Formats: sequence, C-alpha cells, structure tokens
Amino acid sequence: MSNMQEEQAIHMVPPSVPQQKHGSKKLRLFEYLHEALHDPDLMNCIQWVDKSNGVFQFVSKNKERLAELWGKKKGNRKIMTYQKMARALRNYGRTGEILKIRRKLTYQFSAIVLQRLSPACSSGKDNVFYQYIQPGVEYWSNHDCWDNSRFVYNSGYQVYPQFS
DNA sequence: CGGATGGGGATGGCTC
DNA sequence: CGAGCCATCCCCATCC
Repeated sequence: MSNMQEEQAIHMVPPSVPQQKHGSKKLRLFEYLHEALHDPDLMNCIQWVDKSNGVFQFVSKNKERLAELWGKKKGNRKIMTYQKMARALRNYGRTGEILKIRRKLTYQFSAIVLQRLSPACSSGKDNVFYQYIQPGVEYWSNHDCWDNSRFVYNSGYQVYPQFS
C-alpha cells in the first residue's frame, strides 16, 4: 500500500516533449511566418513593423504569394489563400500565440512565441521548447474575453493604439 | 456596387 | 479506434 507512490513514480515519465524526429517536425504556421520575416526575398510579402516587439504585417499586394508558398510547403491539395491563412492566424488569438493588432494586415507574436522562435536557442542543446502561456504577460483586451480575439498587446515598452 | 478584409462553423488530417 | 490539436475550407459581415 505504501508503495503506491513508488509505483507511480516508476511510470511517471517526464512530461514528454512532442516527438520531433530529425527533419520530420510539423511546421506550424507561425514558425513559417517567422522564417519568412527573415527572408529577404519575401520582404515584399511580409515585413516587420516593430521587430523588437514582434509586430509584423503582410504586404497587401503580395500577401497571396506568401500564402501560396505556405500552402505548397504544407503540401496542401488546394491553393492556400490569404483568407484561409488569416483564419489560422485568428485561431492563434485564442491561445495568445499571435495577436491581432487593430490595423490592417498587422499581427503580433506574443512574447512567449518570440522567445521560443528567436535568439537564445542558438546552441543546439535545449529542450526549452514547450513552455506554456501562463506567466505574467499582460494582455489588454478591448473586448471582454479572449474569444473575441481582438487585442492590443502591451509589451511593457509600448502600447499600440487602436486605429479605427 | 464590389473588392478587400475580418470573422466563425464545420471538416480534414495527423498524432498520440 | 477515438480524442485533441491545428490547419483548411467555405461562407458571411463589414468597411471603404
């Protein structure tokens, strides 16, 4: 009876980081966008508005091109469009991974995602990967709950006003 | 009016 | 085989 804990301990495996075999990881949309933001060839499709705060926007004229590239990368059967891609982006609003800035074609990576995608993980040793969105990040909602996915994000450095 | 943009329900596909 | 997670598909609302 007193061994229950021990038994549990035996079967207790460290919270598993999703399996990512070499090169077979499933690319997430926001990862792709982040890559695209660093690709000079795509500067006419997507660009930073405020890099340090993770704010970016699509270029109206070429946003469809970027969407198509994304669709091809995923091997979709049908052609990806900006509309459909933006739908996926809106889903990120629910989890807070990417927030919608109240301005045309403008979005913002959350601080957590930025950290995860960016600099620190330079030397290939980390499993710092899956950390979740809990900490004291300040989100300002101009509606009443997350589900509305319309946010203004206050990074602490700068508040982006809502341009009506 | 009509394109551009934003939104959401339903469904698909993959993984565990 | 089923549940959950994301992404995709399709259609509608609003704005300019």
